[in-house]
Amino acid sequence: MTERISDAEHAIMEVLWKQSPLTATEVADQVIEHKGWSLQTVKTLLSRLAAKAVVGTERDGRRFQYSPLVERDTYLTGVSRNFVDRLFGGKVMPLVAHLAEADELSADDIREIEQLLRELKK
Amino acid sequence: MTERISDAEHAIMEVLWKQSPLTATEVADQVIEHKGWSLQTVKTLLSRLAAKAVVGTERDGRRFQYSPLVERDTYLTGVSRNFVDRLFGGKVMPLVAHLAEADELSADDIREIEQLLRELKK
DNA sequence: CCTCGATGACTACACTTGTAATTTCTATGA
DNA sequence: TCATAGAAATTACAAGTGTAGTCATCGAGG
Repeated sequence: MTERISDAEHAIMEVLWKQSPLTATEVADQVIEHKGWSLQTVKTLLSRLAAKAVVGTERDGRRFQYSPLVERDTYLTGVSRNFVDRLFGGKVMPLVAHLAEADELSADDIREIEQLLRELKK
Repeated sequence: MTERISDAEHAIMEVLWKQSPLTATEVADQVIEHKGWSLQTVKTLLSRLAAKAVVGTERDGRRFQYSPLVERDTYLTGVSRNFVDRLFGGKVMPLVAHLAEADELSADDIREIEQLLRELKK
């Protein structure tokens, strides 16, 4: 049962997964331009993540260094499975079929996926 | 911009997508066993969906007949794209790769997807 | 024709989320 | 040593969600 991470929190996590540990200000620098959030908002999100033990804090003088405690892969696996379960009865095929039919898959995408599947079978 | 449908609301929609129109009680019959909700909860969810114009209502004596106004396919396309965009940078391959690596894909799944992709290229 | 039970409408209420403002603490430089 | 700037902690607050309880109404059966 990985702790639930909201959309806004997820944006913070992406920054920390790319690089860590970081201070709140450093995280804010990375994220504010995309998101248009204030520093306070970033700090709130970091606190909430820390409260859920999804990021860890280490005191460093008068500030904190934040680091992810959950790996990106673990998180992605969880949400992906949840997504596929809820919307496609747990089967990946209908998802791929759906994306394909909705023209969300380019010819390149298809080639890439085929290549990947060939690799998997070995 | 399809209206946002929450998780609980989605469960209601699945029932209506399978069969419609249905009365609130009929929907509840289909969903209560899985979900353990009360009839009132189902009615609330139906009202909220109706308020968002995601389901339509037609008076039938002293009750309503509810029907989806949004197609399942349209909905799935929206949430799928959103999901893939947010978590996998809009690329489906990493999602498939991820599920595969996390052992969420069986050999059968892989064969099925390959078959599907072959079809698509024709 | 009147009552009762089913049904929709309205209300409730705590928790989460997005988005901060305000208050309190603390280390550091004058 | 003491003020102060920059952090953290606390508080805010509206919208959305999960999960109902309660109220009002209307139609069918006695």
